[in-house]
Amino acid sequence: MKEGPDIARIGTLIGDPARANMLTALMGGQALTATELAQAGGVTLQTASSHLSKLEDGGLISQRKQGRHRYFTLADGAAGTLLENIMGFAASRGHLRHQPGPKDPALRKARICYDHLAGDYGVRMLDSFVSRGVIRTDGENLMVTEQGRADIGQIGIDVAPLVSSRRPLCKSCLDWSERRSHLAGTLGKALLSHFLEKGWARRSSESRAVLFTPEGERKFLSLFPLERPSPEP
Amino acid sequence: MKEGPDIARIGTLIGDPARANMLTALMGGQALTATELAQAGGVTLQTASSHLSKLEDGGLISQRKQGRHRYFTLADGAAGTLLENIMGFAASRGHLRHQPGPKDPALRKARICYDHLAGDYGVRMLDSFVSRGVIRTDGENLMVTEQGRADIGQIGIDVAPLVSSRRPLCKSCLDWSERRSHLAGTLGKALLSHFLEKGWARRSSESRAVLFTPEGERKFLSLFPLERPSPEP
DNA sequence: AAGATGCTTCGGTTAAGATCGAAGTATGAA
DNA sequence: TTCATACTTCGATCTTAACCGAAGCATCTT
Repeated sequence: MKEGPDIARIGTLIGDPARANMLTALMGGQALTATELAQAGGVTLQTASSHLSKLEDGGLISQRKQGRHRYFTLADGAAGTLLENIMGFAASRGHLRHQPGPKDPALRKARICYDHLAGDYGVRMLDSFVSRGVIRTDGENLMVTEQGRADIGQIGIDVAPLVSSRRPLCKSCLDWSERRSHLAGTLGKALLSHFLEKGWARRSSESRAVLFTPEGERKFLSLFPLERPSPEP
Repeated sequence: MKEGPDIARIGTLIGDPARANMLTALMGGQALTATELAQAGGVTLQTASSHLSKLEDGGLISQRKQGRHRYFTLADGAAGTLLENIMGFAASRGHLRHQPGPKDPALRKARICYDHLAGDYGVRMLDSFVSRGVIRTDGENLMVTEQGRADIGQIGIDVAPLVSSRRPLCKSCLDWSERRSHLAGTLGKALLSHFLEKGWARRSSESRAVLFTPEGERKFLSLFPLERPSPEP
Protein backbone atom coordinates (compact mmCIF):
# COMPACT_ATOMS: atom_id res chain seq x y z
CA MET A 1 0.00 0.00 0.00
CA LYS A 2 2.53 2.58 1.10
CA GLU A 3 4.25 4.18 -1.82
CA GLY A 4 7.70 5.48 -2.26
CA PRO A 5 11.07 5.63 -0.62
CA ASP A 6 11.44 4.69 3.00
CA ILE A 7 12.42 8.03 4.48
CA ALA A 8 11.59 6.78 7.96
CA ARG A 9 14.49 4.35 7.77
CA ILE A 10 16.96 7.13 7.00
CA GLY A 11 15.37 9.29 9.66
CA THR A 12 15.67 6.58 12.28
CA LEU A 13 19.31 6.04 11.43
CA ILE A 14 20.10 9.71 11.82
CA GLY A 15 17.70 10.18 14.71
CA ASP A 16 19.70 8.37 17.36
CA PRO A 17 22.03 10.78 19.19
CA ALA A 18 24.95 8.35 19.28
CA ARG A 19 24.66 7.67 15.56
CA ALA A 20 24.20 11.35 14.79
CA ASN A 21 27.40 12.12 16.67
CA MET A 22 29.27 9.43 14.80
CA LEU A 23 28.03 10.73 11.48
CA THR A 24 28.98 14.25 12.45
CA ALA A 25 32.45 13.02 13.27
CA LEU A 26 32.66 11.35 9.87
CA MET A 27 31.73 14.67 8.24
CA GLY A 28 35.34 15.52 8.98
CA GLY A 29 36.06 13.44 5.88
CA GLN A 30 38.61 11.21 7.53
CA ALA A 31 38.29 7.48 7.99
CA LEU A 32 37.79 6.64 11.65
CA THR A 33 38.00 3.37 13.54
CA ALA A 34 35.17 1.84 15.51
CA THR A 35 36.91 2.78 18.73
CA GLU A 36 37.21 6.41 17.71
CA LEU A 37 33.61 6.50 16.63
CA ALA A 38 32.49 4.91 19.88
CA GLN A 39 34.14 7.80 21.66
CA ALA A 40 32.59 10.32 19.30
CA GLY A 41 29.19 8.80 19.93
CA GLY A 42 29.69 8.64 23.67
CA VAL A 43 28.93 4.94 23.91
CA THR A 44 30.86 1.74 24.55
CA LEU A 45 32.49 -0.20 21.78
CA GLN A 46 29.80 -2.88 21.78
CA THR A 47 27.05 -0.35 21.32
CA ALA A 48 29.00 1.50 18.66
CA SER A 49 29.54 -1.72 16.75
CA SER A 50 25.81 -2.28 16.63
CA HIS A 51 25.20 1.27 15.45
CA LEU A 52 27.87 1.05 12.79
CA SER A 53 26.43 -2.08 11.27
CA LYS A 54 23.02 -0.43 11.12
CA LEU A 55 24.48 2.61 9.43
CA GLU A 56 26.27 0.42 6.95
CA ASP A 57 23.14 -1.60 6.17
CA GLY A 58 21.37 1.68 5.61
CA GLY A 59 23.97 2.76 3.06
CA LEU A 60 25.17 5.79 5.00
CA ILE A 61 28.67 4.58 5.73
CA SER A 62 31.08 1.98 4.44
CA GLN A 63 33.98 0.20 6.03
CA ARG A 64 37.39 -0.96 4.98
CA LYS A 65 39.29 -3.60 6.89
CA GLN A 66 42.93 -2.92 7.43
CA GLY A 67 44.74 -5.27 9.73
CA ARG A 68 42.87 -5.46 12.96
CA HIS A 69 41.34 -2.05 12.45
CA ARG A 70 38.18 -1.21 10.63
CA TYR A 71 38.06 2.17 9.07
CA PHE A 72 34.68 3.75 8.55
CA THR A 73 33.85 6.61 6.21
CA LEU A 74 30.72 8.17 4.86
CA ALA A 75 29.52 5.97 2.03
CA ASP A 76 29.98 8.63 -0.65
CA GLY A 77 29.44 12.25 -1.53
CA ALA A 78 25.68 11.81 -1.57
CA ALA A 79 25.73 10.75 2.06
CA GLY A 80 27.84 13.79 2.93
CA THR A 81 25.53 16.08 1.01
CA LEU A 82 22.50 14.62 2.73
CA LEU A 83 23.99 15.29 6.15
CA GLU A 84 24.98 18.79 5.13
CA ASN A 85 21.44 19.45 4.02
CA ILE A 86 19.99 18.19 7.25
CA MET A 87 22.49 20.22 9.26
CA GLY A 88 21.59 23.31 7.29
CA PHE A 89 17.92 22.73 7.84
CA ALA A 90 18.32 22.00 11.53
CA ALA A 91 20.39 25.17 11.96
CA SER A 92 17.81 27.20 10.06
CA ARG A 93 15.18 26.10 12.58
CA GLY A 94 17.44 26.92 15.48
CA HIS A 95 17.96 23.31 16.49
CA LEU A 96 21.44 23.66 17.91
CA ARG A 97 22.82 21.29 20.44
CA HIS A 98 24.16 23.88 22.72
CA GLN A 99 24.03 27.52 22.02
CA PRO A 100 23.99 29.83 19.06
CA GLY A 101 27.19 28.47 17.65
CA PRO A 102 30.22 26.36 18.40
CA LYS A 103 31.74 27.16 21.75
CA ASP A 104 35.16 26.72 20.31
CA PRO A 105 35.93 29.94 18.46
CA ALA A 106 38.37 28.14 16.20
CA LEU A 107 35.51 26.02 14.94
CA ARG A 108 33.46 29.10 14.23
CA LYS A 109 36.33 30.63 12.32
CA ALA A 110 37.26 27.73 10.03
CA ARG A 111 36.32 24.08 10.03
CA ILE A 112 35.94 21.13 7.73
CA CYS A 113 32.51 20.33 6.34
CA TYR A 114 32.95 16.85 4.90
CA ASP A 115 35.62 17.85 2.38
CA HIS A 116 35.49 21.60 2.08
CA LEU A 117 35.94 24.71 4.18
CA ALA A 118 33.18 26.07 6.39
CA GLY A 119 32.83 28.67 9.10
CA ASP A 120 33.64 32.36 8.85
CA TYR A 121 36.47 31.72 6.40
CA GLY A 122 34.38 29.43 4.22
CA VAL A 123 31.62 32.00 4.01
CA ARG A 124 34.12 34.75 3.33
CA MET A 125 35.66 32.80 0.48
CA LEU A 126 32.32 32.37 -1.28
CA ASP A 127 31.34 35.99 -0.63
CA SER A 128 34.59 37.13 -2.14
CA PHE A 129 34.12 34.95 -5.22
CA VAL A 130 30.62 36.27 -5.75
CA SER A 131 31.47 39.93 -5.21
CA ARG A 132 34.40 39.70 -7.64
CA GLY A 133 32.38 37.91 -10.31
CA VAL A 134 34.34 34.68 -10.09
CA ILE A 135 31.16 32.84 -9.27
CA ARG A 136 27.72 33.86 -10.37
CA THR A 137 24.67 32.90 -8.40
CA ASP A 138 21.13 32.25 -9.50
CA GLY A 139 19.14 31.90 -6.30
CA GLU A 140 20.76 28.72 -5.12
CA ASN A 141 22.81 27.45 -8.03
CA LEU A 142 26.41 28.55 -8.35
CA MET A 143 28.39 28.79 -11.58
CA VAL A 144 31.99 29.66 -12.26
CA THR A 145 32.20 32.44 -14.85
CA GLU A 146 34.59 32.39 -17.79
CA GLN A 147 36.78 35.00 -16.17
CA GLY A 148 36.44 33.17 -12.87
CA ARG A 149 38.23 30.15 -14.29
CA ALA A 150 41.26 32.29 -14.96
CA ASP A 151 41.14 33.81 -11.49
CA ILE A 152 40.99 30.40 -9.89
CA GLY A 153 43.81 29.24 -12.13
CA GLN A 154 45.93 32.05 -10.71
CA ILE A 155 45.46 30.63 -7.25
CA GLY A 156 47.02 27.47 -8.62
CA ILE A 157 43.95 25.33 -9.24
CA ASP A 158 42.98 24.04 -12.68
CA VAL A 159 39.21 24.03 -12.94
CA ALA A 160 38.97 21.78 -16.01
CA PRO A 161 39.61 18.40 -14.34
CA LEU A 162 37.13 19.25 -11.60
CA VAL A 163 34.08 19.34 -13.85
CA SER A 164 34.37 15.82 -15.20
CA SER A 165 33.17 14.21 -12.01
CA ARG A 166 29.54 13.50 -11.34
CA ARG A 167 29.61 15.79 -8.38
CA PRO A 168 28.83 19.41 -9.15
CA LEU A 169 31.71 21.84 -9.47
CA CYS A 170 30.11 24.38 -7.19
CA LYS A 171 27.40 23.93 -4.65
CA SER A 172 26.24 26.15 -1.88
CA CYS A 173 26.08 24.65 1.56
CA LEU A 174 24.32 26.37 4.42
CA ASP A 175 26.77 27.16 7.15
CA TRP A 176 25.24 26.52 10.56
CA SER A 177 27.52 28.83 12.50
CA GLU A 178 27.29 31.75 10.11
CA ARG A 179 23.75 31.09 8.83
CA ARG A 180 25.05 31.95 5.38
CA SER A 181 26.30 29.82 2.52
CA HIS A 182 29.78 28.56 1.87
CA LEU A 183 31.26 26.76 -1.12
CA ALA A 184 30.97 22.99 -1.48
CA GLY A 185 31.38 20.81 -4.56
CA THR A 186 34.59 19.65 -6.23
CA LEU A 187 35.90 23.20 -6.35
CA GLY A 188 35.32 23.64 -2.64
CA LYS A 189 37.14 20.41 -2.02
CA ALA A 190 40.06 21.38 -4.28
CA LEU A 191 40.44 24.72 -2.56
CA LEU A 192 40.63 23.19 0.89
CA SER A 193 43.12 20.58 -0.30
CA HIS A 194 45.19 23.34 -1.80
CA PHE A 195 45.34 25.29 1.46
CA LEU A 196 46.37 22.19 3.37
CA GLU A 197 48.96 21.17 0.79
CA LYS A 198 50.51 24.61 0.70
CA GLY A 199 50.86 24.44 4.46
CA TRP A 200 48.68 27.49 4.99
CA ALA A 201 46.56 25.55 7.43
CA ARG A 202 46.27 22.17 9.08
CA ARG A 203 43.50 20.11 10.56
CA SER A 204 43.05 20.06 14.30
CA SER A 205 43.51 16.60 15.73
CA GLU A 206 40.59 16.74 18.17
CA SER A 207 37.93 18.59 16.26
CA ARG A 208 36.90 19.62 12.81
CA ALA A 209 38.65 22.94 13.24
CA VAL A 210 41.04 24.10 10.53
CA LEU A 211 43.98 25.99 12.02
CA PHE A 212 45.65 28.59 9.83
CA THR A 213 49.26 29.59 10.28
CA PRO A 214 49.88 33.33 10.59
CA GLU A 215 51.33 33.40 7.09
CA GLY A 216 48.55 31.19 5.71
CA GLU A 217 46.00 33.49 7.22
CA ARG A 218 47.62 36.53 5.64
CA LYS A 219 47.64 34.87 2.24
CA PHE A 220 44.10 33.64 2.59
CA LEU A 221 42.76 37.06 3.49
CA SER A 222 44.57 38.77 0.64
CA LEU A 223 43.41 36.10 -1.78
CA PHE A 224 39.78 36.50 -0.79
CA PRO A 225 39.16 40.19 -0.19
CA LEU A 226 35.72 41.41 0.75
CA GLU A 227 34.48 44.42 -1.21
CA ARG A 228 31.64 45.13 1.17
CA PRO A 229 29.30 43.09 3.28
CA SER A 230 27.08 41.47 0.67
CA PRO A 231 23.56 40.80 1.92
CA GLU A 232 22.60 37.21 1.35
CA PRO A 233 19.39 35.45 2.39
CA MET B 1 30.64 19.88 24.43
CA LYS B 2 28.72 18.71 21.40
CA GLU B 3 29.02 21.08 18.52
CA GLY B 4 26.68 22.05 15.79
CA PRO B 5 23.16 21.55 14.61
CA ASP B 6 20.97 18.91 16.16
CA ILE B 7 20.49 16.59 13.22
CA ALA B 8 19.28 13.84 15.53
CA ARG B 9 16.19 15.87 16.29
CA ILE B 10 15.28 16.16 12.63
CA GLY B 11 16.10 12.50 12.14
CA THR B 12 13.88 11.43 15.00
CA LEU B 13 11.00 13.49 13.65
CA ILE B 14 11.28 11.90 10.24
CA GLY B 15 12.16 8.49 11.62
CA ASP B 16 8.77 7.54 12.96
CA PRO B 17 6.71 5.70 10.32
CA ALA B 18 3.48 7.50 11.15
CA ARG B 19 5.16 10.89 10.93
CA ALA B 20 7.00 9.93 7.77
CA ASN B 21 3.70 8.98 6.16
CA MET B 22 2.13 12.24 7.20
CA LEU B 23 5.04 14.21 5.80
CA THR B 24 4.88 12.23 2.58
CA ALA B 25 1.19 13.07 2.33
CA LEU B 26 2.02 16.75 2.81
CA MET B 27 4.53 16.53 -0.03
CA GLY B 28 1.41 16.64 -2.18
CA GLY B 29 1.54 20.36 -1.50
CA GLN B 30 -2.02 20.66 -0.28
CA ALA B 31 -3.07 21.67 3.19
CA LEU B 32 -4.53 18.70 5.05
CA THR B 33 -6.53 18.46 8.26
CA ALA B 34 -5.47 16.53 11.32
CA THR B 35 -8.07 13.87 10.55
CA GLU B 36 -6.78 13.38 7.03
CA LEU B 37 -3.23 13.19 8.27
CA ALA B 38 -4.19 10.68 10.94
CA GLN B 39 -5.50 8.48 8.16
CA ALA B 40 -2.39 9.03 6.08
CA GLY B 41 -0.26 8.06 9.04
CA GLY B 42 -2.36 5.05 9.88
CA VAL B 43 -2.96 6.11 13.48
CA THR B 44 -5.83 7.46 15.55
CA LEU B 45 -6.57 11.14 15.84
CA GLN B 46 -5.09 11.39 19.33
CA THR B 47 -1.81 9.93 18.22
CA ALA B 48 -1.75 12.07 15.11
CA SER B 49 -2.33 15.17 17.18
CA SER B 50 0.70 14.35 19.26
CA HIS B 51 2.81 13.76 16.17
CA LEU B 52 1.66 16.96 14.54
CA SER B 53 2.60 19.10 17.48
CA LYS B 54 6.05 17.53 17.52
CA LEU B 55 6.49 18.19 13.83
CA GLU B 56 5.41 21.77 14.31
CA ASP B 57 7.78 22.30 17.23
CA GLY B 58 10.51 20.92 15.03
CA GLY B 59 9.77 23.45 12.32
CA LEU B 60 8.82 20.93 9.66
CA ILE B 61 5.15 21.85 9.36
CA SER B 62 2.91 24.76 10.20
CA GLN B 63 -0.78 25.02 10.86
CA ARG B 64 -3.54 27.42 10.10
CA LYS B 65 -6.78 27.43 12.04
CA GLN B 66 -9.91 27.78 10.00
CA GLY B 67 -13.17 27.35 11.85
CA ARG B 68 -13.04 24.04 13.63
CA HIS B 69 -10.51 22.63 11.20
CA ARG B 70 -6.78 22.91 11.41
CA TYR B 71 -4.98 22.81 8.14
CA PHE B 72 -1.42 21.59 8.13
CA THR B 73 1.18 22.19 5.45
CA LEU B 74 4.91 21.77 5.14
CA ALA B 75 6.51 24.75 6.85
CA ASP B 76 8.11 26.09 3.68
CA GLY B 77 10.05 25.22 0.58
CA ALA B 78 13.10 24.30 2.59
CA ALA B 79 11.14 21.60 4.39
CA GLY B 80 9.91 20.25 1.06
CA THR B 81 13.40 20.28 -0.38
CA LEU B 82 14.75 18.47 2.65
CA LEU B 83 12.19 15.72 2.30
CA GLU B 84 12.86 15.47 -1.43
CA ASN B 85 16.55 15.09 -0.71
CA ILE B 86 15.96 12.36 1.81
CA MET B 87 13.58 10.58 -0.52
CA GLY B 88 16.15 10.73 -3.29
CA PHE B 89 18.83 9.39 -1.02
CA ALA B 90 16.64 6.61 0.35
CA ALA B 91 15.68 5.60 -3.18
CA SER B 92 19.31 5.63 -4.27
CA ARG B 93 20.08 3.11 -1.52
CA GLY B 94 17.16 0.95 -2.51
CA HIS B 95 15.16 1.70 0.62
CA LEU B 96 11.70 1.39 -0.85
CA ARG B 97 8.71 0.59 1.25
CA HIS B 98 7.32 -2.05 -0.97
CA GLN B 99 8.76 -2.98 -4.23
CA PRO B 100 10.82 -1.36 -6.94
CA GLY B 101 8.30 1.36 -7.56
CA PRO B 102 4.77 2.48 -6.88
CA LYS B 103 2.22 -0.24 -7.39
CA ASP B 104 -0.12 2.27 -8.88
CA PRO B 105 1.05 2.79 -12.46
CA ALA B 106 -0.55 6.23 -12.56
CA LEU B 107 1.80 7.29 -9.79
CA ARG B 108 4.76 6.02 -11.72
CA LYS B 109 3.66 7.93 -14.78
CA ALA B 110 3.02 11.36 -13.27
CA ARG B 111 2.72 12.54 -9.72
CA ILE B 112 3.20 15.61 -7.58
CA CYS B 113 6.46 16.08 -5.75
CA TYR B 114 5.65 18.88 -3.29
CA ASP B 115 4.85 21.45 -5.97
CA HIS B 116 6.24 20.13 -9.21
CA LEU B 117 5.85 17.21 -11.59
CA ALA B 118 7.61 13.90 -10.97
CA GLY B 119 7.45 10.40 -12.39
CA ASP B 120 7.99 9.36 -15.99
CA TYR B 121 6.50 12.60 -17.30
CA GLY B 122 8.55 14.75 -14.97
CA VAL B 123 11.75 13.05 -16.02
CA ARG B 124 10.77 13.28 -19.65
CA MET B 125 10.16 17.00 -19.37
CA LEU B 126 13.62 17.65 -17.98
CA ASP B 127 15.24 15.32 -20.51
CA SER B 128 13.51 17.16 -23.30
CA PHE B 129 14.63 20.55 -21.98
CA VAL B 130 18.21 19.38 -21.73
CA SER B 131 18.36 17.69 -25.12
CA ARG B 132 16.90 20.78 -26.80
CA GLY B 133 19.25 23.17 -25.04
CA VAL B 134 16.55 24.92 -23.06
CA ILE B 135 18.32 23.95 -19.88
CA ARG B 136 22.02 23.41 -19.51
CA THR B 137 23.43 21.17 -16.85
CA ASP B 138 26.71 21.31 -15.02
CA GLY B 139 26.89 18.12 -13.03
CA GLU B 140 24.02 18.90 -10.73
CA ASN B 141 23.20 22.54 -11.25
CA LEU B 142 20.63 23.47 -13.85
CA MET B 143 20.48 26.75 -15.74
CA VAL B 144 17.99 28.10 -18.25
CA THR B 145 19.81 29.25 -21.39
CA GLU B 146 19.11 32.54 -23.15
CA GLN B 147 17.30 30.75 -25.95
CA GLY B 148 15.56 28.57 -23.37
CA ARG B 149 13.78 31.57 -21.91
CA ALA B 150 12.16 32.21 -25.25
CA ASP B 151 11.17 28.56 -25.65
CA ILE B 152 9.55 28.54 -22.23
CA GLY B 153 7.83 31.82 -23.04
CA GLN B 154 6.26 30.10 -26.03
CA ILE B 155 4.68 27.55 -23.72
CA GLY B 156 3.03 30.49 -22.02
CA ILE B 157 5.25 30.97 -19.02
CA ASP B 158 7.21 34.13 -18.32
CA VAL B 159 10.51 33.23 -16.73
CA ALA B 160 11.41 36.69 -15.45
CA PRO B 161 9.11 36.83 -12.40
CA LEU B 162 10.24 33.37 -11.36
CA VAL B 163 13.83 34.32 -10.64
CA SER B 164 13.12 37.01 -8.08
CA SER B 165 12.22 34.53 -5.37
CA ARG B 166 14.75 33.14 -2.96
CA ARG B 167 14.08 29.66 -4.25
CA PRO B 168 16.18 28.62 -7.22
CA LEU B 169 14.65 28.82 -10.67
CA CYS B 170 15.73 25.30 -11.59
CA LYS B 171 16.76 22.49 -9.36
CA SER B 172 17.16 18.83 -10.08
CA CYS B 173 15.32 16.42 -7.84
CA LEU B 174 16.06 12.73 -7.84
CA ASP B 175 13.00 10.81 -8.91
CA TRP B 176 12.58 7.69 -6.83
CA SER B 177 10.49 5.76 -9.34
CA GLU B 178 12.63 6.57 -12.36
CA ARG B 179 15.97 6.84 -10.57
CA ARG B 180 16.68 9.86 -12.73
CA SER B 181 16.27 13.56 -12.18
CA HIS B 182 13.24 15.71 -12.79
CA LEU B 183 12.78 19.46 -12.62
CA ALA B 184 12.05 21.24 -9.34
CA GLY B 185 12.42 24.91 -8.41
CA THR B 186 10.11 27.79 -9.24
CA LEU B 187 10.12 26.86 -12.92
CA GLY B 188 9.09 23.31 -12.11
CA LYS B 189 6.29 24.67 -9.97
CA ALA B 190 5.14 27.12 -12.64
CA LEU B 191 5.04 24.38 -15.27
CA LEU B 192 2.90 22.09 -13.15
CA SER B 193 0.54 24.96 -12.29
CA HIS B 194 0.29 25.76 -15.96
CA PHE B 195 -0.71 22.20 -16.88
CA LEU B 196 -3.36 22.14 -14.18
CA GLU B 197 -4.70 25.58 -15.09
CA LYS B 198 -4.94 24.74 -18.75
CA GLY B 199 -6.95 21.67 -17.82
CA TRP B 200 -4.45 19.31 -19.36
CA ALA B 201 -4.31 17.36 -16.14
CA ARG B 202 -5.83 17.22 -12.68
CA ARG B 203 -4.76 15.94 -9.31
CA SER B 204 -6.05 12.61 -8.14
CA SER B 205 -8.12 12.92 -4.99
CA GLU B 206 -6.71 9.85 -3.24
CA SER B 207 -3.05 9.93 -4.12
CA ARG B 208 -0.32 12.17 -5.41
CA ALA B 209 -0.99 10.99 -8.95
CA VAL B 210 -1.48 13.58 -11.68
CA LEU B 211 -4.06 12.44 -14.22
CA PHE B 212 -3.72 13.76 -17.76
CA THR B 213 -6.67 14.09 -20.09
CA PRO B 214 -6.21 12.48 -23.50
CA GLU B 215 -5.83 15.89 -25.08
CA GLY B 216 -3.55 17.14 -22.33
CA GLU B 217 -1.39 14.11 -22.79
CA ARG B 218 -1.13 14.73 -26.53
CA LYS B 219 -0.14 18.34 -25.96
CA PHE B 220 2.34 17.45 -23.25
CA LEU B 221 4.08 14.85 -25.41
CA SER B 222 4.33 17.18 -28.40
CA LEU B 223 5.59 20.00 -26.18
CA PHE B 224 8.32 17.85 -24.68
CA PRO B 225 9.68 15.64 -27.45
CA LEU B 226 12.53 13.28 -26.77
CA GLU B 227 15.32 13.37 -29.32
CA ARG B 228 16.89 10.18 -28.12
CA PRO B 229 17.25 8.45 -24.80
CA SER B 230 19.81 10.64 -23.06
CA PRO B 231 22.01 8.72 -20.65
CA GLU B 232 22.04 10.35 -17.26
CA PRO B 233 23.77 9.13 -14.11
C1' DA C 1 52.85 -20.33 21.37
C1' DA C 2 51.10 -16.74 24.47
C1' DG C 3 49.41 -12.43 25.14
C1' DA C 4 47.46 -8.00 23.63
C1' DT C 5 44.47 -5.26 20.83
C1' DG C 6 40.33 -4.30 17.98
C1' DC C 7 36.05 -5.53 17.14
C1' DT C 8 31.59 -8.48 17.06
C1' DT C 9 27.91 -11.29 19.08
C1' DC C 10 24.87 -12.67 22.78
C1' DG C 11 21.71 -11.93 26.57
C1' DG C 12 19.29 -9.46 29.94
C1' DT C 13 17.93 -4.87 31.64
C1' DT C 14 16.02 -0.54 31.15
C1' DA C 15 14.19 3.69 29.40
C1' DA C 16 11.87 6.28 25.82
C1' DG C 17 8.09 7.06 23.28
C1' DA C 18 4.25 5.36 20.33
C1' DT C 19 -0.23 3.99 21.01
C1' DC C 20 -5.10 4.44 22.22
C1' DG C 21 -9.29 4.95 25.55
C1' DA C 22 -11.48 8.43 27.96
C1' DA C 23 -12.31 12.93 29.07
C1' DG C 24 -11.94 17.89 28.03
C1' DT C 25 -12.09 22.22 24.89
C1' DA C 26 -13.47 24.89 20.90
C1' DT C 27 -16.27 25.82 16.92
C1' DG C 28 -20.30 25.25 14.12
C1' DA C 29 -25.13 23.62 13.29
C1' DA C 30 -29.99 22.99 14.69
C1' DT D 1 -29.65 25.81 24.32
C1' DT D 2 -28.39 21.45 22.74
C1' DC D 3 -26.02 18.47 19.92
C1' DA D 4 -22.32 17.29 16.65
C1' DT D 5 -17.79 17.75 14.79
C1' DA D 6 -12.77 18.60 15.06
C1' DC D 7 -9.23 18.43 17.74
C1' DT D 8 -6.25 18.30 22.23
C1' DT D 9 -4.85 16.59 26.74
C1' DC D 10 -4.38 13.05 30.21
C1' DG D 11 -3.24 8.56 31.80
C1' DA D 12 -2.00 3.86 31.36
C1' DT D 13 -0.06 0.19 28.59
C1' DC D 14 3.18 -1.88 25.79
C1' DT D 15 6.67 -2.37 22.25
C1' DT D 16 11.02 -1.12 20.52
C1' DA D 17 15.63 -0.52 20.69
C1' DA D 18 19.57 1.52 23.12
C1' DC D 19 22.69 0.02 26.35
C1' DC D 20 26.46 -2.57 28.57
C1' DG D 21 28.72 -6.91 30.74
C1' DA D 22 30.60 -11.03 29.31
C1' DA D 23 32.25 -14.01 26.07
C1' DG D 24 33.95 -15.03 21.40
C1' DC D 25 36.69 -14.24 17.07
C1' DA D 26 40.40 -12.20 14.34
C1' DT D 27 44.76 -10.02 13.81
C1' DC D 28 49.08 -8.31 15.31
C1' DT D 29 53.20 -8.50 18.53
C1' DT D 30 56.70 -10.85 21.02
